[in-house]
Amino acid sequence: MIVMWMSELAARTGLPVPTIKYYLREGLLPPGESVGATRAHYDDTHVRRLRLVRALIEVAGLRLEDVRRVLDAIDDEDLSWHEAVGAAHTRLPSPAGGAADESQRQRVDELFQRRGWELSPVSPHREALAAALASLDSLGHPPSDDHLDTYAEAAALIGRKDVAGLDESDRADAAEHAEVSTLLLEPVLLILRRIAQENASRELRG
Amino acid sequence: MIVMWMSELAARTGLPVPTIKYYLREGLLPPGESVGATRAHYDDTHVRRLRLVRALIEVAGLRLEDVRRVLDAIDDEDLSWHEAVGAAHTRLPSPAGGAADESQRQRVDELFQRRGWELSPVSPHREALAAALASLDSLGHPPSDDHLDTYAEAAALIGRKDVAGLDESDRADAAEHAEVSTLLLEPVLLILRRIAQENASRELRG
DNA sequence: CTCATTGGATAGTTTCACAATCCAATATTG
DNA sequence: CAATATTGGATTGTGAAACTATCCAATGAG
Repeated sequence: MIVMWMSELAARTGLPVPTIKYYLREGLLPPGESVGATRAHYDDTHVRRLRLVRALIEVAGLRLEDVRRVLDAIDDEDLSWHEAVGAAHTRLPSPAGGAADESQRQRVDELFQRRGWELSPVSPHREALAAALASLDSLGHPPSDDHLDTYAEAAALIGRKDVAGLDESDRADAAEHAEVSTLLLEPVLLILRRIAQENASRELRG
Repeated sequence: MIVMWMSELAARTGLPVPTIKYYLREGLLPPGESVGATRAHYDDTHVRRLRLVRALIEVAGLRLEDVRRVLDAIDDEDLSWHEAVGAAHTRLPSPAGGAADESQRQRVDELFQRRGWELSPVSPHREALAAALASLDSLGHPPSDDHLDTYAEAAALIGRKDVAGLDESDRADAAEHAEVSTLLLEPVLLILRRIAQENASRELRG
């Protein structure tokens, strides 16, 4: 096991020492092993953790508070991996602003019925989806049922593959893998969609 | 055409007057028609524009600077709708931090070759995708080719449908529709993916 | 013994997105 | 017509988020 001072931890991760101190204060990085009053040992688990924090911030676009929630879920031995994944989704359409009305919620429920998906009546996803649809609607660009079904079909394709890629061998590893895949593949999916749009457009026209 | 003072504009959109003034200053809302030195008329185009701004902020999660870019693209008569859509994607994996190496770029190129997709060697998407893959890799959770192909397949499904839903009749309307759909359906897709994961997980296990 | 370094604490900075005040020019009301 | 209220524009203030810089006492190396 490689041990190091904070300065080497900074060198290895490319982060400034004050930033690492800040993450320690915010509970994003567990404290090193104290050696006397003014020294502490850090090891490669700290290097890994810092890389994970930066990826969640830079790639997945999480705020520090959400990063902490994700890390807590990974570290919580009492959560199964699929419970842990839920911890990530605290953002997405905020409940503020264009609250959905009953007709949007009904539209969401119908979509799920067509796919045979279960969704608790109190799920935050239900409200978030309805809110997004309400926005589209109020701007005069409501998606058709057909359009939504295509999105759900694509999501089903992806969701199955995501879940199939997980194994339950080591709970801690599996939880981290699940979180990392769920969050860091989000931008990948969005970029691919963008490129697919461009290619479909090129195909259809010039 | 309904005309109104700023206070009524505020009442209709639910936004505080100081916020509307701020958006005027930032160029997110075109100035009203000046009537004397201390009065100006606003109309329903201003109401629409404000609703659009709020949706881009709250639902799509854009920052004000990105909102301005999107609005400029919608308003620029010289851009075709599919050129306009490109303006939106200024965020996603930032170029900072874990820069991709050549092997990640090659992986992206191979993925595209398998799908028969074209991608300019200097496209920002190429670099952004490679950076996201580099992150996954450095954390020890690289997605398999199979996994990536599934994502690309799902993206193709969606991209085709997105493009098919556009018509070229009115350029201004088409550009707005394209931007709104591209950006506001992003959270919809991510939420559906999350729900699909949950359902796939339930199906596979208990 | 001297002195640079370390970890911890505290305070300062920057950016973003507003929100509050102030003011002079009008409308409106009595 | 005078008193009051409202408006648009400019300037300044605020609060959160994510760092960044300074200070300091305790060390450990030379």
